[in-house]
Amino acid sequence: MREQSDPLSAAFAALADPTRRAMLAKLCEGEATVNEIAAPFDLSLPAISKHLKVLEGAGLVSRGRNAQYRPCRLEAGPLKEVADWVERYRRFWEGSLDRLDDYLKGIQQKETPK
Amino acid sequence: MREQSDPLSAAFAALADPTRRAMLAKLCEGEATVNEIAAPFDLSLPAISKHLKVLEGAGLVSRGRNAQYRPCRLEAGPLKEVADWVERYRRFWEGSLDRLDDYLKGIQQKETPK
DNA sequence: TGGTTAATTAACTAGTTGGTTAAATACTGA
DNA sequence: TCAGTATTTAACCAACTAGTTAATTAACCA
Repeated sequence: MREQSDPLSAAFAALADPTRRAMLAKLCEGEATVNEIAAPFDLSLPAISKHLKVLEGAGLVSRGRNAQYRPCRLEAGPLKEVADWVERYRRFWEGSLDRLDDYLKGIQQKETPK
Repeated sequence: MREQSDPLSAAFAALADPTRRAMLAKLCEGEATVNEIAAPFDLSLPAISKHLKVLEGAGLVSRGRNAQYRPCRLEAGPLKEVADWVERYRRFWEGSLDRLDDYLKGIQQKETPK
């Protein structure tokens, strides 16, 4: 049996699908019903429903109840966890930029000696 | 056949596993061989090898060749893409802008029923 | 050369994912 | 109460994932 996944893993897994990322982007505009969310996609409604369930399971979406509608809203908490996690690696992608900067500075100094 | 995944999806998918995230954390210290990477885990070497292949496929790890060793190195490029993607959502976990948006949208729905 | 170490590939398995269609549920509104 | 709309559940399927053990490849060293 598989180990149940921690919140951060669930968030990353939920974000690993472009359909789900597009759904989150749509929810940036505000609450939306399942049909509104489904509209841009060439997918059956049950497929959309499953994607929403994944997002909900990762805590990225919450849902209300309004008549027969189940309005979805963005919940950004897990995104903060993702941002915090990835932030610890910033120096590794900025480091190379720094080295590039140094390199360019060196070139510049050589080419425009004072 | 399934559509081949875009780079951002590949990065998120690779990060959606705590074993692989721990491997990246280890590689922060510098290059490491497969055996060194495998040491902390209660997993067979082929399992580790597969995880590394996933990380490599996502561009998060690159590998060299040194005698019979295949040293692995952290490549943070895709992490920058992840950081850039998630950054667009910062306002949703930092401020109350999202709640204001929803409030306004709710008002609007009530005032303009279908 | 042959033995040892490092790592990957092969073959297999169980469980998960992402999609489908058809049926069911839940609520609205006449 | 009944038709319509919104959404989920059920049942199914193919592909993928994450693990295993056993075999293989590649390089070192004595």
